[in-house]
Amino acid sequence: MEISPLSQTGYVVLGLVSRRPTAGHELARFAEISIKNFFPLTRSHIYTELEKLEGLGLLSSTEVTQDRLPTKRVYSITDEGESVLSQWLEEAPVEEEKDRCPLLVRVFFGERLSSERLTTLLDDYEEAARARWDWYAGFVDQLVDEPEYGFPRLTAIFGVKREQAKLDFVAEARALLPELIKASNDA
Amino acid sequence: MEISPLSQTGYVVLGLVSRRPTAGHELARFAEISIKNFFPLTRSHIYTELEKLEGLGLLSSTEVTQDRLPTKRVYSITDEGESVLSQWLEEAPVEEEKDRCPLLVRVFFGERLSSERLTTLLDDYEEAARARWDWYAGFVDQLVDEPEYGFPRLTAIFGVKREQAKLDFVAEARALLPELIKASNDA
DNA sequence: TTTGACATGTAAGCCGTTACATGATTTA
DNA sequence: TAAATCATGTAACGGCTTACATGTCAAA
Repeated sequence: MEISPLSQTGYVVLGLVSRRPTAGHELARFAEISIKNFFPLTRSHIYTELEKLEGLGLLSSTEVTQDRLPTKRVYSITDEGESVLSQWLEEAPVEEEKDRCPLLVRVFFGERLSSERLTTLLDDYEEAARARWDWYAGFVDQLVDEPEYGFPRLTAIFGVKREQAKLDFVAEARALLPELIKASNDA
Repeated sequence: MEISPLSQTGYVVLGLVSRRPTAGHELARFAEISIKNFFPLTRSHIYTELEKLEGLGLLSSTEVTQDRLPTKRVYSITDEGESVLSQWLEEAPVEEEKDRCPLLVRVFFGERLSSERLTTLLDDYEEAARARWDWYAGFVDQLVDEPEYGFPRLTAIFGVKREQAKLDFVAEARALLPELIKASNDA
C-alpha cells in the first residue's frame, strides 16, 4: 500500500510512539527531555499528528480511564506503522537543515546597533549557551554507563559541541568588536 | 502609532530593504548569498512579506519598467519603517532558537538502523559540513580587508565554528559507533 | 480558600512552502 | 528550434503555534 509521505514531525511522533504505547501529554513530556534540542515539538502539534497517523492506519488507539485524572487516549504503533517507520529511518534521504539564528540576524545588521546593545547581546547569548552546555554535559555524564541509552547520549554529545562552538564564537566576536564598532563609526 | 509586532521574517525583510531600494527577486538573490545560512527565506515568502510591509506603511513601492525584462516593483523603506526596524534591532528580546537537526533524529533512533546506514549517514553529513566549512572560510577570507563588511564577515565566522563542531561530532561518533552497535545488538 | 501546577485536549489562524503561470533570453 | 535559464510574480495548501477550555490536586 502506498502512503503519501509524512512530514518530518509525523515520522518523529511515530518513532516516539514506537518505543511504547503512549498518550499525547505523556509523549510531549518525553519529547521535552529527549529530542527537544534537535527536534522541538509543541504539545498541540503532537495531538494533531497522533490523530492523523491513526487515520492513516500507522497508529491505533484506545481510551484509558484513570482514577482522579481525565481519561486519556493511548496510541500504539501498528505493523504498518513499524514498517513505514523502519523504511523512513533506513532509506529516506536526510532532510536539509534550515536553521534560524536570531542572534546572527542582529549581528548581520550590527552597524545599526549601539555598542551597548552588541555587548549585551553577546553576554546573553553566552549565558544561554553555557547553561545548555551544562545541561548536555550532565546528560552525557549521567548516561556514561547505560549502554541502552548510547544513541540518545550521542545526541547530547552533539549538543555539547554545538554549544561549545557558540561559546568560541562569542569569544572571537568580543575580540573583534572594538574594530568593528570603530569601522562602522567611521563609515 | 502602534504596530502589531511583525514576524521575524518581516523584520528581516525590512532590514534587507533598508540597505537600498530593492525588488523581490533581487532581494531573494541577495538573501541567498548573505543571510541564508542563519535565516533562510523563500522567494515566495519574500513577496508576500513585502506586500504586507507596504500595507503597514513600513515600505513604499513603485513599478519600474525595464527594457527586455518584466516590469518589477521596487520597494523602499519609509521613515516609519526605519523607526520600527531600529527599535526592533535595538530593543526587542532575541527569539529562542528552535533548530531541527534531521541527522540527530536518525541518530536518536540509532538502534533501529543498520550499521551501514549509520556509516553512510555520518559520511554524508561530514561531506556536507566540510563543503559548508569551505564556503564560510572562503567568505571570511575574502572579506578580511573590507571593513564595511565586518559584521557579515562575523556571521561567516560563526558558520565556520558551527561546521567545525559538526566535523568534531562526526569524528567522535565514528569512534563510538562500534560499541554502540555492539550494545544494540546485545539488547 | 485561592492560587498554582498537573493533566488532557480543541480550535483558529498565521507562517511558510510547493506548485502554478507567463514571457523573454540564451544555448545546444 | 527546442530546451534551459532568467526574471517576476500568484495561489493553494499544509505545518505549526497561540490561545481557548475544563477539571483535579496540592500548597500557601
